[in-house]
Amino acid sequence: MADQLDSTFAALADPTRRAILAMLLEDDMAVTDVAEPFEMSLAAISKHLGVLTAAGLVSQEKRGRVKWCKLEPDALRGASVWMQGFGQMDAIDLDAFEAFLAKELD
Amino acid sequence: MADQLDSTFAALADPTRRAILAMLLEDDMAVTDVAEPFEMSLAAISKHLGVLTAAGLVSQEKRGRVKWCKLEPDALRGASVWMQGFGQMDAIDLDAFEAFLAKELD
DNA sequence: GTTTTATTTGAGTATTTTGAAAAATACGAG
DNA sequence: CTCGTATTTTTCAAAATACTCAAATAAAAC
Repeated sequence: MADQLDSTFAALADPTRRAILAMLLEDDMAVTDVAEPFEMSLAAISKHLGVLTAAGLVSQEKRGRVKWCKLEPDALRGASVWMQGFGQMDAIDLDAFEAFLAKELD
Repeated sequence: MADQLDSTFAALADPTRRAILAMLLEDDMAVTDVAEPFEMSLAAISKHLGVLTAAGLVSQEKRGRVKWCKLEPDALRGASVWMQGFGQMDAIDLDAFEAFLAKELD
């Protein structure tokens, strides 16, 4: 659980990766096409996609020699909910939220 | 803006720092009291608080020789709005939040 | 088969982050 | 002023990150 939030937030903490997610919002894309607008090498983008995939934010499916990358927006839900809890503390069950946060540490 | 999101997400990508935020949800606290429940050294916690403060998630006010740490939940707004671009979350979705808590607590 | 296209992997390097430990600073109390 | 408490800073080492380039793999195309 802690790992899930760790890897999600860490994946989002990089502008290249956020830009990739924004691109994938439009459409599924091949790795080469994802890399095209960036200055960076293809290998570097491939690694960024690996980080996003490890966090569950992107899934990759190989068809032929092309690997298609697909946004998995549901993976943002845990992190988004975690954050929104802070903005809404007066409106929710504080004890349950803190129990959750405490448990997350183990 | 990119910098702001970078530092916010990076700050959240650490379970110790998320636990600190959760503690500050209860009340403002002195650095020493923040550090108390952790195994880590006080200096390490002071640095974590520095990361959170640099990201704007916490503010620190020195009164006498004690520095009080205060949660700044509004600082999460930028990141929260960014996530909303992905459509996985309504602006306010307490039902999802509670469902998430229920699911993660068992 | 050989070549081309798509993508990953590994080696090497530079930078950043994390934490401990000890020294330094800041300030109230006696 | 001196002492003890609160907190930060510095120094140092280990681990993680983010690249590049070159080599390796995989599968289509010729």
